[in-house]
Formats: sequence, C-alpha cells, structure tokens
Amino acid sequence: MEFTSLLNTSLDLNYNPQRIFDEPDFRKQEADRRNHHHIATVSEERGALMEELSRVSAENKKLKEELTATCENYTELKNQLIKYTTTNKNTQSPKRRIEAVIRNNSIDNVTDNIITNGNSESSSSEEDSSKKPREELIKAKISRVQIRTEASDTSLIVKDGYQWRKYGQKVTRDNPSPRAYFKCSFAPTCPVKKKVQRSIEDQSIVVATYEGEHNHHHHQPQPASKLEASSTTNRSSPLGNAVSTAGSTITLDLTKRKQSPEESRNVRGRVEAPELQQYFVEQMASTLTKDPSFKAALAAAISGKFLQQNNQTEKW
DNA sequence: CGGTTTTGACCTGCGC
DNA sequence: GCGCAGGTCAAAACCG
Repeated sequence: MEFTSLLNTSLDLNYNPQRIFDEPDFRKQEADRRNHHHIATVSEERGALMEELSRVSAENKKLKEELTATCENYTELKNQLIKYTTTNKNTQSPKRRIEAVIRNNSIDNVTDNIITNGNSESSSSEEDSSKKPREELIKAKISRVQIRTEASDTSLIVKDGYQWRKYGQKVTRDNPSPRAYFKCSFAPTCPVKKKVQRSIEDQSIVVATYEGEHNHHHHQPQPASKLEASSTTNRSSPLGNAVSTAGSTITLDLTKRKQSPEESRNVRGRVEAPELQQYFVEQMASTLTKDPSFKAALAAAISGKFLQQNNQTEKW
C-alpha cells in the first residue's frame, strides 16, 4: 500500500511571499511586519511540536524497553513455577504423579517419567502380576493436545477427525470442570482412549489426552452424522494427523485469538509435518490480521517510520 | 432401530 | 481395613 500518497505532511502556513511584492509600498511594509511576526510564531510552534515529538518518542522507547524487561521477567518466573510444581509433584504417588505431569508438562517429560518410574520399580522388587496394567501404560503411547476454544463453549468436544464414543464422565478433585472419557468407536478393536478436560488455569483451553495407537486408518467423518467427528467444521484441518503423532504436545487455537509466546514455542518446537506448518502459518496470519492490537502496533510502527522520514526531509 | 450420551454404581489402586 | 479418587461399566434415555 502506498502510504505516502495518503499522508499530507505539508504545513498550511498561509504564507505567500510572491503576493507581497504585488502590494503598494505602505501595504508591503505592513505585510512584511505581519509576516515576520507570523513566521516567528509558526517557527516557535514548530519547534515546540518537534520538542514534544522527540519527548514522546523517547518515552515510547523507554516504555518499550520496560515492556521487554517485564516480558523477560514473566518468562523467567513462569519457567521457575513450572520447575517448582514439577519438583513438588514428585512427592505424590506414581499414578498421581503421572496425572500431574500430564497436566503440567509436555508428553516428552511424561514418557520419561513413566519409563523411569517403571525401571526403578522393576529393579527394586520382583515381578508382580498387579503391575501389568502399569506396564501396559508404559507401553501405551500417550499424547496430549491442547485446544483453545471459546470459554462459553462448555462442551468437551475435540474435533480431531476420529470417531469417539463417550463412556464416562467424572469430576476430579483438582479441577472443577468434569473430565470426559472416550473410546475410539471407528474400529471395535481399536484400543485408543482419550480423556478430555478443561484446563484449570485457562477455562478456554481444552486438554485432550490420548492413550494408545489407532490400529486403523484415519477416519474421514461422514456428513450429516451425529458423530462427534462430524461436527468438525474444518475438514481440511490436519489435526487428525497431528493427533496420531504419538508422544507430542500440540496446542491449537480455534478461537482466532493471539497465541501466547509459550504456546507459539510449543507449536514451533514440536509440530514439524509440512501440512501442519502450513496450517499454523495460515492460522497465524489470519489471527494477526484480525487482531486489533496487532493493527494498532502496526499503525504505530508505520506512523513512526513516517515521522522519521519527515524529520529527515526537514533537515535537508 | 442402531448408535451415542448420560449418569449412578461399581472396581481398583493408593495412602493412612 | 477404611476412605478417597480416578477409571470403567451398563442400563436407561436420547436422537436421527
């Protein structure tokens, strides 16, 4: 877009020297005096404006630096909090610890914790048939997906392209929102289960935990079906592929809201499929163009650039 | 009518 | 052994 054509940088000084010479002498002298006075006033105003502008620019720069420092502090504190909560959870029972870690960290850490736990137990005691379920849990591929939805949307529906049958719902102790249990119903023998619960920190985030691997191809939802998957509005979304990526944590924003730096890192760091990357790039572009604060920041940046150009022009 | 959802009951593991 | 919490079952209700 050609902004320079839209921006009128000229000052209307009501000053036309050519006309002065057309006046008779007595009028010319009077006009000269007036114009000298006018030019002096305008110059003063201009100087004051320039001073104000440089003051505001300096203040803007200072605020920017403060904001950057605050963001850095925030990130550091957040990391410390995560580290602290992870350490605290280690005092819980193994099962509760797995739950807690699944809630708080990425699945890479979860898998590590489960395996470590399993090894330490097998080395400390003999074989026990009661441990078989846990061994199955160790073998089971667990992945977690965070989906940002509208906070007003109370349904625990995760549109991932698979067909699920809900078999239970529970209110857990540490989260007031209920947890829903689903089994994959596309294939009767498919062992995959998922748990869906709203995040306790952010009610707009739905956390889906997948256990196991699908033993069938990805299901394309049927139209006009009551299935959960059929309510998927974006059929071209590669989320189904993303979910089948075992051992990963994926954060999706379905509300067109701006992603936090943490969430963006999450996506950048873990999602590598080309179609997913393209999907996220498109979503990010869409999000940015619809974000008023981004527009405001862009406008500020552009106007700042123009002010710089004007300053340079005036120096010529 | 077949599949899904709801929901109370039951099972299981764990800590005390 | 008891209580608690998470997970699962299964009958009834619901829906297209």
